[in-house]
Amino acid sequence: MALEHALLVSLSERPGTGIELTRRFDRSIGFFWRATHQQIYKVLRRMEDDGWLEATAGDSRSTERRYAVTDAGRAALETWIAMPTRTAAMRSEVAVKMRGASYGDRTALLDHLRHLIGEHRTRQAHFERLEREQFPRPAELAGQRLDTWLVLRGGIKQEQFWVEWLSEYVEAWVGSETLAGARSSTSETEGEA
Amino acid sequence: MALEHALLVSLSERPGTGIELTRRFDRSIGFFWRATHQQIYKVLRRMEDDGWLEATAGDSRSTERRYAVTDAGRAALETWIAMPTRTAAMRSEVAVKMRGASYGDRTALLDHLRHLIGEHRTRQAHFERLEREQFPRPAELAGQRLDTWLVLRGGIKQEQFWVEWLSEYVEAWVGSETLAGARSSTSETEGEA
DNA sequence: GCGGGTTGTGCAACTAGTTGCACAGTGGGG
DNA sequence: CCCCACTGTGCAACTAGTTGCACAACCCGC
Repeated sequence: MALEHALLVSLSERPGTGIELTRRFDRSIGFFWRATHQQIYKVLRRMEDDGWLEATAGDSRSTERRYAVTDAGRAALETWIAMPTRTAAMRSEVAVKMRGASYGDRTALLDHLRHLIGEHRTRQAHFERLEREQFPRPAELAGQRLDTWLVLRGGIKQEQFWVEWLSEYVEAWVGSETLAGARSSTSETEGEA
Repeated sequence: MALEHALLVSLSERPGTGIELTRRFDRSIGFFWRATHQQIYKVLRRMEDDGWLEATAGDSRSTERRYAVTDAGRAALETWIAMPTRTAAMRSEVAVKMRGASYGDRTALLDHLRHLIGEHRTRQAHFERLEREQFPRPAELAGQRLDTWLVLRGGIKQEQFWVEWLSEYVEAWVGSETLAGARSSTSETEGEA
């Protein structure tokens, strides 16, 4: 589980309250690790019990808690970063659907894929805007700032991957009005059988 | 959950036993949906109870069961394929580590990233070989064969994404002996502080 | 002061997946 | 025939994450 480590990274960058962390996970960190507030609060409590975090009173209300990383937490994060990482299993519903489109409504799927392409393009454009605004001079970056930029680059590349792949699929089935059109006609006949 | 749907797709392509499906999920389907045998057997049973699959005796032993999709299963798959798919949350431990490298052993992480790059390159080469062997003439593909090829294309692009991103990260920190070398020297100093 | 809406924190039921382990059927060798 | 190794099926404990809901503190308007 890396949520606790994602929290350690985020709190190492800047101490914060449960709700601030929730917002970070809805936004910037959420590109590479997403978490709900329920889970964040639960894991924060456990990390505090384990001695990785210390909590002080927050500012905005009596129940608010502000967390910071302890020396033990810092050590745990350091250890984890050096550990080998297993390659995560890929699981994509969209891919299952594309593979099984012959057994379903291909037209509906293609429409939906076009919609998803739009979403991925929007997200890519958003990341690219962030990149321009926050990292106008990447060649001058160093330290943790360089890391943050490079991870944002990953976000951009990931969205590009989705746009390319989904577009290739759609174009293969719809594509241009000439060659692909002939293919599309053939395949629809097969689908009916 | 899409395991049941991935199973419907796989069994629609070709009926099979639990162990055959397990092998398919270790190999070709595993690129876009991975599952353990324990999970597969559990879900197969449930799908049979729900009327989506029918089981007959297998060939290799008295306990072996061979599954095929029922009309109800076909209908369920068709419905699911036409449904909108929510964009899955991205969660990458490697990304968390890259973002938090300043708080850990960056040298160890960079070594590990180089290893991962090698793994992704190997997997990409494997997918590309499959592509050449099984789909020597992609322009002539149609129907379900075209889908299978296009999904394999996604596998190749996904590995390319990882190779590119991880390589960009490593090169930014190590890179060429000139410009990036100067940066690398600066950042190590920061890391010690 | 009161009521209503907002907000920070958190409980709990549930799901999907992981991991360790187990049983029994099968085949082959001694 | 017996024993051992392999193999197909499956149980169960556990984990991480999702979703619905809840409580209480806080603020603002009447």
